[in-house]
Amino acid sequence: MDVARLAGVSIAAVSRTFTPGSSVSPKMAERVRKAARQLSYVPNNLASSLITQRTNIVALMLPNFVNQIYSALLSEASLRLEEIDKQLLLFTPFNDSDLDRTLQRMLEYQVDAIVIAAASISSHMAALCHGRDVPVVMLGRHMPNLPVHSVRGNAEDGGTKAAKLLLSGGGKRFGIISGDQTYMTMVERQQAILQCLRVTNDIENVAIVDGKLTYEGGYQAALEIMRGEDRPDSLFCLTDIMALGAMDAIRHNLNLRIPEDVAVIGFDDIPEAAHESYNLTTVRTPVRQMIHHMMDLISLETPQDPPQTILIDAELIIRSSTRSAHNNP
Amino acid sequence: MDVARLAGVSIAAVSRTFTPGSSVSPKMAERVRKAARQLSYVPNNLASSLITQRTNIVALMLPNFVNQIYSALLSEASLRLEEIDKQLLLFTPFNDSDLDRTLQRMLEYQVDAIVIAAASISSHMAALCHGRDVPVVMLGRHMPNLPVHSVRGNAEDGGTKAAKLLLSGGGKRFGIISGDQTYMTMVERQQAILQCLRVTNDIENVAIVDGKLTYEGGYQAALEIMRGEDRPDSLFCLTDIMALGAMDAIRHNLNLRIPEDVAVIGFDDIPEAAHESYNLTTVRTPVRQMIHHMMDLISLETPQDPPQTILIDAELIIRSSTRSAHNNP
DNA sequence: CTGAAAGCGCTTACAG
DNA sequence: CTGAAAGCGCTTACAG
Repeated sequence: MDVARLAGVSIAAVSRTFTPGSSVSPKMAERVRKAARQLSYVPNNLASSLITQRTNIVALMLPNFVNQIYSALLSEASLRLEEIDKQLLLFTPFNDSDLDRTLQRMLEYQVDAIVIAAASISSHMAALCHGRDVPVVMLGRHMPNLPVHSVRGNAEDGGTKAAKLLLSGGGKRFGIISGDQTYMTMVERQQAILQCLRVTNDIENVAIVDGKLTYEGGYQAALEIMRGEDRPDSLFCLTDIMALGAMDAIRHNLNLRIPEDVAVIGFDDIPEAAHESYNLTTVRTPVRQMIHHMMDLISLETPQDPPQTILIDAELIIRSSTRSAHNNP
Repeated sequence: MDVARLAGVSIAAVSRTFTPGSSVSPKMAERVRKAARQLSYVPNNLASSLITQRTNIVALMLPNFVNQIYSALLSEASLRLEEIDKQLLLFTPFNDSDLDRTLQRMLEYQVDAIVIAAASISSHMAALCHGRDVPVVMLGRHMPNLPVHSVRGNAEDGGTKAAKLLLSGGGKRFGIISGDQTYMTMVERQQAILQCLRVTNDIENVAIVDGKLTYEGGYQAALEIMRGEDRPDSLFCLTDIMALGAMDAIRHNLNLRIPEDVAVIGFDDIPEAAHESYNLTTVRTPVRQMIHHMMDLISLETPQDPPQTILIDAELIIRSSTRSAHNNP
């Protein structure tokens, strides 16, 4: 290598100079650094990774960016990883059939760990990753019996808390704007809500409409639900982004009041939920804590340990889109 | 390599099997594939990149995620790159002093190209990248005299169009909620607005308050501006996220009407701007087109070509937060 | 502390 | 079409 020649030392010496903790005399290190500066030398990570078996790259799979909650997860992960000089390699597969191919490509890049948000993993790929000692962390989804870690908010707890709140606010007629039922989180939130409603009241039918996990979808779903007969006085939106659409439809299109005419609760606590125009009561998705646990899991010294499942308690963020117990309509 | 041994062929043969376009007999390819399947073989990108000098990785530097516009840029870039089987390696430096170190790390990963959103690059690093044939494209910022490409919306044009709109809406007293003046985009937008106001009217003082580029900052800045004497009837917000905060402050804290009491215009056209609660008139940041050009620039066959500067015309998105010419207050 | 040498897992002329 | 060999830019025992 040119630097070694210019400095008149061995190749090993320049390698040691750029490897913290190696034994080099200050004199030699100085000589090497000077030569490196002259040649604008930049170490080649690929070559070193080939030997050390570490790339300091973590692969992250995200389904999309339309829901702010994914940006939040990405942002927090990126910040925390940057602190320990690791980088995020981003993958956004178009559809579920791409999943295996995407995972395969992650492995080709020799990433140190794989983080999967809101998607699944085949047992075949899970085994492959496990066999290669690449830890896999699922965010917001549990894959029982697979050798992958899992970190998520307790959707059941969240659904229950949401239902209890609307019930205590005097809710009698309920609607749910739901999302893609292939996401376990959606199913769990909905099940918990329904179960809680059934136990407490004897409710025969709850209007459930798919909100497509978007603002626009939430808007349309709210229109449909609220125009039906037996108009709900309480509306669950399985994600905040749909709740924002629903609130806008309720207020600006249907000219109803929130929470007087209808209480609205969401899930996630995206930044917009706190905007004064919405002031949405919601069940927070614990992004900070999830990423905190993710960080621990990907840096486990013993990757072959049994997979861990971490469940984080739901936190209710009460704002003004719901009624409190003592001011029922 | 194990696969070669199991298949009873040379190492070169398995390499060829996994390199599209190589000359391998179907028979041999089949034998190799079978062995690979048995061993769950995954090609090592690092090793091949070491030779081919291509990693298919593009580095992206983002300042933060609090402004949705960066998520939009990231999302669009990720999608477009995924289509051609390239990946995004993410870097979010904490502060400007990290910039050089961050760029250095990008080069260590041997990325094929570097994309920098809303940050700067030192002439030293620009020269280094150029010397190594790594194209650099700046998003939303122009670095004259440096060997880097630049793609941005025409901030001057945007500022002018915004000013003309508020002027034609009958604006007499103006306020500006500005942002970090180290971002050229902010400076350019503001200059264009001021210049246009000065030329058209003879306006002595325009209230200018820093909105910190956040919702909360915009909220506070609006309070300050609107409570001052000679309350503006027209408010420019240099980014949409600040405009949302300003609108909430104006409506819910000050109980004023938009646009009757005060017209509000933003910049960027983030998704929230279209929400019915806001319906914010804004100058769009042409994310799609910017990324489109970025894609062209990073895949130029001749990276040593003179740097290109692409300026995209501003597009006014007129919604209901501004007054039109024929219904002045 | 330092250097020569082997080797990480591939690709690519070069012969055949 | 196929294989042997050199080499990409590093790290890491192993001697000294």
